[in-house]
Amino acid sequence: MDERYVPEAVEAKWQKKWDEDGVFKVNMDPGKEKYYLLEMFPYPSGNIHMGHVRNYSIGDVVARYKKMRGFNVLHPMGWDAFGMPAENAAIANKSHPAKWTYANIDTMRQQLKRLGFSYDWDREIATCTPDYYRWEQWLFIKMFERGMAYRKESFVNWCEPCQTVLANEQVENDCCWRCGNNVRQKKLHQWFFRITDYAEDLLVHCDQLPGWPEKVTTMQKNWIGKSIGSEACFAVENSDKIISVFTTRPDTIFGATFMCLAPEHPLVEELSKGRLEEAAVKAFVEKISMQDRSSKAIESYEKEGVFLGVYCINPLTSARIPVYTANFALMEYGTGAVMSVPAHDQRDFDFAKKYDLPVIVVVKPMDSDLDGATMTCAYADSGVMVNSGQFDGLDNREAMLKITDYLQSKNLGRRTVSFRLRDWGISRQRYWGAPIPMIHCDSCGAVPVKVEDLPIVLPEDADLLASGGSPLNHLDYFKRATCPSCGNPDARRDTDTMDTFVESSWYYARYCCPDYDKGMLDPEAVKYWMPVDQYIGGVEHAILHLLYSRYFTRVMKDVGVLEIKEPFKRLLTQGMVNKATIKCSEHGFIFPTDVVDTDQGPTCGLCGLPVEIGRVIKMSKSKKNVVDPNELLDRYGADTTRLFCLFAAPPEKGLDWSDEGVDGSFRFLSRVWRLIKANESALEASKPYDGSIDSLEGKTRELFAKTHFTIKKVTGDIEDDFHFNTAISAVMELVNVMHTLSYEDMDEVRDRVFRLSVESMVLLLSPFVPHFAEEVWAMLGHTKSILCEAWPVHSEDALVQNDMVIVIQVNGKLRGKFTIAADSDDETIKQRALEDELVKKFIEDKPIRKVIVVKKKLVNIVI
RNA sequence: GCCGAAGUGGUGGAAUUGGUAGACACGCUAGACUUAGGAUCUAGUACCGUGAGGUGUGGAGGUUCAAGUCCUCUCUUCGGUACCA
Repeated sequence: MDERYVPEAVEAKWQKKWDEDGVFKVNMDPGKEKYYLLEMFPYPSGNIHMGHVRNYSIGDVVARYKKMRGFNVLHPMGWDAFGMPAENAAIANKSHPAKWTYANIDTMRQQLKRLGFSYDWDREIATCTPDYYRWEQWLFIKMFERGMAYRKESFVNWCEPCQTVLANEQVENDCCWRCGNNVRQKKLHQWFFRITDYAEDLLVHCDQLPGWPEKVTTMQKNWIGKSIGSEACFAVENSDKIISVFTTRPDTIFGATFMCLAPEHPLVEELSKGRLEEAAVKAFVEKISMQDRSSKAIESYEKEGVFLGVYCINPLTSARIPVYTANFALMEYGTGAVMSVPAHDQRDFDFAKKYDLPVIVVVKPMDSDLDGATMTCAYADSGVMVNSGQFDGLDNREAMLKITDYLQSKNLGRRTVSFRLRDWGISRQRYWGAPIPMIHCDSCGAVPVKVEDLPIVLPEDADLLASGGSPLNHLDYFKRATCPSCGNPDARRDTDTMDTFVESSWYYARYCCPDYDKGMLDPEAVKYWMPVDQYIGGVEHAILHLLYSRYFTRVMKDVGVLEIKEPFKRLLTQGMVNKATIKCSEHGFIFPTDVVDTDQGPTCGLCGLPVEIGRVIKMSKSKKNVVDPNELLDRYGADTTRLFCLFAAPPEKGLDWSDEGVDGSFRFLSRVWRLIKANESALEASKPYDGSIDSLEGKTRELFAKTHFTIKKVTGDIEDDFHFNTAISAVMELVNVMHTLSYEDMDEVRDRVFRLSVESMVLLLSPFVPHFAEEVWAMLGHTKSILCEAWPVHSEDALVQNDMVIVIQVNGKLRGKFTIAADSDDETIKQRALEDELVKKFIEDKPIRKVIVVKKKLVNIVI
């Protein structure tokens, strides 16, 4: 056998063996405790990138570790296969999205297999197969029947020249990314899921997910955004119309000096009609409809609006206040109307200054006065009520309740709750998605397809470039349908497809029973396997995907196919893998390796132009900065690649990718390899030491203690917070100790302790570098796969220390240290510290004010 | 804008959660050795200073015997922002 470590042969050999022995296949086993480990499935974009390698390496460590701990581990993999990039690629390559997608899946599956992950490939799912999405269509019908899915009008980004709907990502500075023309908002009938019905439940349970990172539940809570407040009615002057507003500050209604309606608010057109202002209002609404409608864009525009020409009446002061339409009022939040109180809201204040509207103070600080005319910013804190009639003098928080009660008694308002969360719009005017199983009939309205007619299979021959919205809309044979309710032969099939987030909202449950054909989920299988014990994926999914999945689990429970309502018991959010790039005016983002240092500073290696300092950006296909792991795999093999990914940083941290240091991981494995090769005969001849630490001394004792310490450290790092980087460095330290020992003459006891250390070390390493570990395990004479071995257990006795090192500080600064028996009392330690020569030098003749002794750590002398 | 994070040597990171800042690696420097390899081994490596010593965890304050860790303010970067997945 080769004396050097050559990964290629080793890895191929073990992958083949695992495959032949079917070691990763799992079945329900009621006698065994289950562990469901899931990593977020990838979108088949073409190639695995380092983000995937990192994510799946993390998961594989946990899966293999849990298996060694005796759990029945479910560890599946699949493909989030519907989506926009497939359509874009198909258009660019004049190909078909399915062809592109399946080819990518094949490539990526090969790459994952090459990395040696412990997946049960028999459970592989691709969401674009009718066997998968038929159950999604089935669920849609159940949801429709229960009123959980409904249709309403809402807006999409529309590019007139391209005659197509654009995703937010495809809109750049209000313009189409292809043709550059201005995008406008177009109103369409679309399907929505009533996620807001579950807002309260989703919110409450955020506090009952102890296995989730707090930052994620915090983000979800803020996203759901529950506000307790009041609804108040403002009558429109000379009209029977009422403008209803939601406010969290009913205490400030006396200070409301104008009203703002969202540009889409139905009253905007109605109230301005036939007035002098009509044209200006129309122009404003038109202008807004040409802007990006994403909330990030809306919030970044400068606040502006126009007067509608009408006034409404403040229900408390009876004052006439002007009605505006403004770009910061959102139709989706509250009632789409904002009562503006410039004295106590900064946004309203800015708007009032811009349009010269009055500022009336109604809440003032305890100890000072405010003047609306001279204020420079809004006062949003609590205080005492003023200018508020009978409520003057009250604490404003008390006034909130009293004013709401007063409005309610006059029938002008009520207490209410508002959520920031909006219903989930799932209609997409795209081809590559699951068809919505609905039929539109002139006499019956929207009617679901009969369940026995499912799946509604996505036709293969749609024209992706056909103008006018959904590609399926142009397929006459697909579109034509008979009404399932009345038999009308002229009904029309819904030609939109579902948001791809729908597929990823329930795939985790389907892995329990991927081939089940009697229903969406096999009740027995989901009862055994669900919930997912550990879910692992990128932080970028902290809100949407994870919230939708929590929602869908509740829906599946209410529909009766699941018994639980939280899908993921523990969650690990992995930091993103980014790539530092450098911007060249000619070549866009380039890699640092393409930069050449010259006397004039850094220049682009491709064109010689000077380049901007590097910036870290998210890896994405569109930015062409994806790091391809193939090169690493060719050069170092799977184990080194995996080891380095895990060693480079703790999983939750973002990682700015750099290959620097991969050599170190390879060298470490080679070092372990050599260690075993160099001591082959000693290892062969001995059994692992099974005695206690008491009969050991010197270096042997040290190694024994270090081994047990390492077992404890690695186990803790995996169990507690997945800090694999420190787990690996602990094993490296152990190997360093073994190396110094292995150069010495060995006796029988040493050989046995050495063998114990080597075996423990290989077992600890096996989840990280499984091929390497299998090979070494076999070299040590074992015939069973290392996966079937038990995880090592440390002994506390081995960790007891006789001595301890105490640090001496003078005024908090390190001045010396000494070693003393571990059972010394505080007084002994203190005296020993004060006698220290170095310390005496620092104390000189200054009086000692205080001496602090910290158990087993340090003495601080304050002078 | 809003919500959530993160800032520690030349680099990735560590620090028993308020108690020795820089573990483990990468890189670099010097040396040794050899069957010249993807070598390996030994020593050194935060900064300033010849030295005693001093300074150091994005920045500015504060609490404490003691702060990378706690508090206040601030800067920068990253993620999400509902049709990218």
